[in-house]
Amino acid sequence: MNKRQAAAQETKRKLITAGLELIKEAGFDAINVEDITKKAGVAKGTFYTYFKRKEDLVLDISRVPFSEIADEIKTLEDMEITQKLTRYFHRFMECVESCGINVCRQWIKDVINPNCVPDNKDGQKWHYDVEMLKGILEASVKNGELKEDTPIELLTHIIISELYGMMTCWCMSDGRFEPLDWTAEFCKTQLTQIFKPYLE
Amino acid sequence: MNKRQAAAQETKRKLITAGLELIKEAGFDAINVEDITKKAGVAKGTFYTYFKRKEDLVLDISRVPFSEIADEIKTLEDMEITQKLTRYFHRFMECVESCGINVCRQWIKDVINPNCVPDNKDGQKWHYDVEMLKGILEASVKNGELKEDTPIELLTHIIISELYGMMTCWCMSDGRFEPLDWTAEFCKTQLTQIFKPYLE
Amino acid sequence: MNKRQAAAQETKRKLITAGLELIKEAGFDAINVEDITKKAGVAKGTFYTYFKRKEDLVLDISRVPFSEIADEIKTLEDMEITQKLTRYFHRFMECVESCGINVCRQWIKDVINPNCVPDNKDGQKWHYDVEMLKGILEASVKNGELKEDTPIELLTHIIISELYGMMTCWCMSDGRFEPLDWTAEFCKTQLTQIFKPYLE
Amino acid sequence: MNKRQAAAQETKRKLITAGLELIKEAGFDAINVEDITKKAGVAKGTFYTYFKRKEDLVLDISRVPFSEIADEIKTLEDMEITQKLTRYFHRFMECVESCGINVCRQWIKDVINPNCVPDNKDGQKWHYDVEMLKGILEASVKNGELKEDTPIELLTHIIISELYGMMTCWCMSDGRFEPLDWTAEFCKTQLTQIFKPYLE
DNA sequence: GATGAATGAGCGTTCATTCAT
DNA sequence: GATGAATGAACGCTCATTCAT
Repeated sequence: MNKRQAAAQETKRKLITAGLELIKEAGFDAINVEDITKKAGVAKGTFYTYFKRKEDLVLDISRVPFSEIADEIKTLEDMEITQKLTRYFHRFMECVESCGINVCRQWIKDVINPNCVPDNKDGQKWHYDVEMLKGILEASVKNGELKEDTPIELLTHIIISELYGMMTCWCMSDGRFEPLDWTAEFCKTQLTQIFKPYLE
Repeated sequence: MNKRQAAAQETKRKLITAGLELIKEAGFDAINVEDITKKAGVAKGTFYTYFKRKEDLVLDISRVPFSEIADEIKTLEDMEITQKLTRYFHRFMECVESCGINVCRQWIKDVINPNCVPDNKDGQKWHYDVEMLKGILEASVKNGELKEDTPIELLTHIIISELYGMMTCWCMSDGRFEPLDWTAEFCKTQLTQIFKPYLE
Repeated sequence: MNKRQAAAQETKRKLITAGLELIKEAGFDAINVEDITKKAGVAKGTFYTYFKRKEDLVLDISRVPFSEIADEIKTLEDMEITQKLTRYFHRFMECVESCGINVCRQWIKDVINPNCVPDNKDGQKWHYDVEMLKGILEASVKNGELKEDTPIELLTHIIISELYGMMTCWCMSDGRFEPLDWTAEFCKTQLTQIFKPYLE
Repeated sequence: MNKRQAAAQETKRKLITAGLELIKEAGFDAINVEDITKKAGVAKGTFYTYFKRKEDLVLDISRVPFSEIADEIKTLEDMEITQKLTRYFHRFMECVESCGINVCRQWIKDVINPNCVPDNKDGQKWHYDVEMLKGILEASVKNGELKEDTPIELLTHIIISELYGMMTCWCMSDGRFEPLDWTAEFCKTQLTQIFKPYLE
């Protein structure tokens, strides 16, 4: 990476940091692109060097922390699948909480409106979450822990839906209910039952 | 009711019908107040005789069908609570489906932003849902089916959260997953367990 | 006056009282016709039984108190003209103050925009003020105190302009400067000089 | 100043010129932002690059001509204070007249409603006028022409009030009375008297 | 005379996005 | 890659006034 690339990366990082802070405080709809660039100390137009649309920022906010979860889960090769997923749920909700309720609200708005942004299907957080979870399940099939005929697609959607249901409830309650507690409860009582039929 | 009142009621009905149809087709954000009034065949300003804000229409769309559910449940006095609730869940989701996915999206957007509209807390669909469900549970406490110390508030929120979680998933899947199937599954596997501790 | 006329007069009185109170509190632009009718306890449309335009209310607010001034001055036949006018200035400004700064603001807005309301020239407070003052001066010409060739029109305008200048200053200062003090000062130092050339 | 800055300045100038002409013809309330931008040959939104509110244009219309008065008065160091002020009054009213009666009406409307626009106190023409006049009086105190204990604040307000009173009268008369004549008369008969007590 | 539902013109303002420099 | 002036579409909402009842 040369100097210019490094500077560019730094500019993007500043935009994401500034955007995250502002959305946390005020919510996505309440801020505008200029607020973000001002806070980041760059010109308004610079935003569009790094993001095609204002909405795209929200996706990028989650990219780094959530990709770290995927990396971490990959290192847990020997752990059994329900434990892995319990770990995944916990880390996922930790990330959600640390990004803040207003960012979470925006993710939900994005996710309940598939196709609302043309050519952007692949750009939704949901898509990444699905792919990441699929990867985890597929690995378990590969290493023989789960049966070959495990309905990965279906299970993935059930689990992701549960996660987004929890996120919705968190937003609905305006942060009064603890998503981490709910998550732990769900993993303890439901996860084993869901996977029982597919364990080798 | 005299002639003028009847005409007024009819005007409001036309606005709700027109609004519902347009939201179903295009989504709440994609239409404007003038679209609605044009379709209803009244002047733009007439909308504001019946609704304080554009958003308020969405609440009113659900008022009639959902209040009918409440009425129906009240007639099922002798039915036991989990059966009553199974019926409630089914009818609730039927209503949600019949209102359409775009209306549902708007309800969710409203509900994940508590307090975003000042003085509107009582105006949210969620509030009505909570009150309705509380009424059902309280009736069961009164007729002795549920224990006196049943945590009604808590149970209400758990159940409503589940319903809204399902609604979120329905929107996320863009209508591909059947909410009525999920509902049935939930009632069969979870509802009895949730209420077991509080049955007399 | 029959019953119906009495009721009508009472309705108008209620509207004027309600309007005056609301304008005093919030200012003319900040209130609407419905605010007034609600406070008066009548229907919105009733306002237009008594006033052709919202603006006309402002004129009527001043009609009674200011006509009382004219009546009072007429009784002071033997008083000399500068004393009469000193009395008039004092009572005029007392009225202005008692109507409140927001009503005064509206009078000024009306008066600096002649012809802005079609066919309404005769409806402005200013017009009444001019006529009233002219009447006082003409009486003094008649009873021989002022010369026959006194430029009544000109003097009237000079005096009215001074009064409205004071009103403007009162509004500008947001009520901090005392119009009655200014008035007294003006009468003491200027009035005699202005009329000296025309005294018989 | 580079090319872009020059172009921006030119755009603002076009907006002010277009706005001034339109207000002169029709009055501030009778025109809208789009009228102004169309006449200036720019897009509607461009107006808001240079003015936070429609009202702010009115202030800017007066900024250049009135600041030139201040500059001119500063060059008259050796002139005595009443002469300086006579010059100031004359030039001030010349500016007022050249801006036109409709612009003047708007200044008065602004000035009789202090605090009606939040955080805009410093944005009113009146504020600038007060500051400018204060500067003139303070200079005269410094160079010893006026006594140290001259009540600058009070005198400033008296004089400004007189100016705005004249402006009000001009608008009231719909331009029939000559403000410059009145001004000359006032300076001749009153100004010396007002300042006599404070001359060294 | 009273009512209140219906009207519909009217507009300021925001802001995501573009693009010439 | 950075800038920031220019764009222009988009729209909710108010409210004075009318008029059939």
